[in-house]
Amino acid sequence: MKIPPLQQEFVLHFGEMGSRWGINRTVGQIYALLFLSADALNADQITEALGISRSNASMGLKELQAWRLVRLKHVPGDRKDHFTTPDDLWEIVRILIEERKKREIDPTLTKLRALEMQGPAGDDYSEARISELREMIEMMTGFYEDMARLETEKLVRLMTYGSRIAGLIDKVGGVFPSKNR
Amino acid sequence: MKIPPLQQEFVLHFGEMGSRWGINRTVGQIYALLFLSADALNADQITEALGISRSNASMGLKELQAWRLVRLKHVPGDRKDHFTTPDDLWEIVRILIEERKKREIDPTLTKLRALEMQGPAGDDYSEARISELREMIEMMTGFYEDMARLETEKLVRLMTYGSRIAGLIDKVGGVFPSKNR
DNA sequence: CTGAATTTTCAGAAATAACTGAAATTACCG
DNA sequence: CGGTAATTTCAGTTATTTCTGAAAATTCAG
Repeated sequence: MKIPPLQQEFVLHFGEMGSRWGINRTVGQIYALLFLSADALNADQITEALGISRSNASMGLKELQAWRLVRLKHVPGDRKDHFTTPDDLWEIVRILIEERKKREIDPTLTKLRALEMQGPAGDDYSEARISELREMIEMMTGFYEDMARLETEKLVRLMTYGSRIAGLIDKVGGVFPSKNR
Repeated sequence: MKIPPLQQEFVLHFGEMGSRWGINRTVGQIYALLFLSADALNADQITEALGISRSNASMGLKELQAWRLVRLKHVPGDRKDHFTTPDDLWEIVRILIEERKKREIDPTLTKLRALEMQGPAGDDYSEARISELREMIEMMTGFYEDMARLETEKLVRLMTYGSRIAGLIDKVGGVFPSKNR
């Protein structure tokens, strides 16, 4: 499969960015290819389009499935596995954030809590910083979860409403009006 | 310098997480050490605390400075350079987001725009996906920028207010009331 | 069941990234 | 300035990650 210039360039870009995003080049390329593809592709098509080995494609697809960014789709009358990305971009973003949270944030949150449990350890400054960091992470992840709970339509409204939200908050609320969760 | 168990564990955790966060172990450890340290440390102290070479410390510090996560601080009467992290956690978060945006998002946004400029390229689906992706990224970065503009106190209020914001928006707004920016 | 098609696994090779010590450069005290 | 302390650079080494081809395992049509 020879892929057209537009896709080609997009795929190469995702490959290059891969290392910054914490995935490898191949994984980035596979994702990009599937992202732009209207219909599901099988592993051989991917292999050919990207010029990689079959086994590399297999491993990359496995990783993308572990990230829930790519899904298996069965094409009637074809014995091969076919792969796609979700159509809905919002869903993709949600998955991305959740998975990154799971891998990049949750372990640290757990560790911070454990360190706090260990009780006084002589150094007040360190302890205070650890607590402060944990609180910050909890606040931010809590906010994300609240936002993620909204329907897409409302979320869009809210995001495009931008900084004016602050004015809104001013009108309505005292300080920390929601500490009861 | 022998560092106490609490710090030790924190530092090792940041080292391990480093690879997931897109920095290397040493850089993660240096940052963690400075983050927990009430006063600025010089390169030799870091070298000794982490058991790394002087040159490695130098490179790590350089990278952290490039990220603006660590700053030089001159200690009167000491000729050595000393390093700290900002005290204000909110500032740290802002810097982190900005730098990640700069490295992980902006180049892609630029590329997507360039691809769109190249004009019709035969594949409607790909073009649509690229536009959609660009719009999504613009919306999310725009929202972040709006939030970042708020004073910390308001931001905290807003974040703890959580999903109730949605109700607020309902009362106030029509659809996309802010398309005029 | 059987066997061909397909996918996965994995040991070793290739590529990349991280780290070190020595040398070069820079900063600054007297 | 001269000289020493401090930092940075960089070539070579070590460690880690990625990729491949071959073999093993799985799937499924007949």
